[in-house]
Amino acid sequence: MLFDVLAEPTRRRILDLLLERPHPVGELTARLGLTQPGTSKHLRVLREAGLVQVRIDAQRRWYELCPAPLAEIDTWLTPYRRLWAGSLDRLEAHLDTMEDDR
Amino acid sequence: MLFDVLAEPTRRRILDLLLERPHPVGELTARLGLTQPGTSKHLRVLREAGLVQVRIDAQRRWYELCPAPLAEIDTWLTPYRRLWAGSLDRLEAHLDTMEDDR
DNA sequence: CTCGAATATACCTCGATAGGAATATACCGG
DNA sequence: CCGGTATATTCCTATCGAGGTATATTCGAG
Repeated sequence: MLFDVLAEPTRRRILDLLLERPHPVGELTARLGLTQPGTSKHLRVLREAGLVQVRIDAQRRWYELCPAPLAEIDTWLTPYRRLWAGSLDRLEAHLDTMEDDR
Repeated sequence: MLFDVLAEPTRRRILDLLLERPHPVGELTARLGLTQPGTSKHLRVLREAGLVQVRIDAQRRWYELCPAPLAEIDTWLTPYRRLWAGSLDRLEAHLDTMEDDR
């Protein structure tokens, strides 16, 4: 389940790094302070969840973000969103941000 | 971390049940098909995460939803939301729903 | 074809946690 | 005060997953 994938702090850090730009495994390993196999294993989980995609370039693997599955989380939040205080304001702020981007 | 709390399927089911209306522990136990201690344990985790609140009525404990902490998830999603395909439409659909409620 | 670089996989260990059974606690009715 | 009901806590066990080390794989350079 997607929530399990995101429950891991290191994996969220990886997503955050990929938010910036695609990274090869070595760079992720360095920035995370993990061992290389550790990084690869998290990347595998993220890949299987459809949250990242690989672009092969010789021996280098460029990992890039695939945010689409996160929509599932957003959907799950929907019935709760209308309940929490100030939700309307926050949601409108979101939409305003998006409108600006057009 | 909040994601860990939500990673547990049973806990998400509890939240779903509480979305409907507050429940005493016994009812939750019955509807979940768990043992009573099992239910109590999950409720404790949810309580410590601030996701539920208890209203004591004699020996009965009515658990009710506190959706506020879920805003944290929503905040985390924000930078990703603008990336996934169709996000604008979905977000607008959300907002339309909310507008209808006013 | 060989060497080295970049990444993936296999295997092991350890800590966290869900689940159950037994027990403790709190509170009402009588 | 006593018995029973509703819930919480404790203890135990089995499972899962993160992290590490060692090893396999793949590919380019020369």
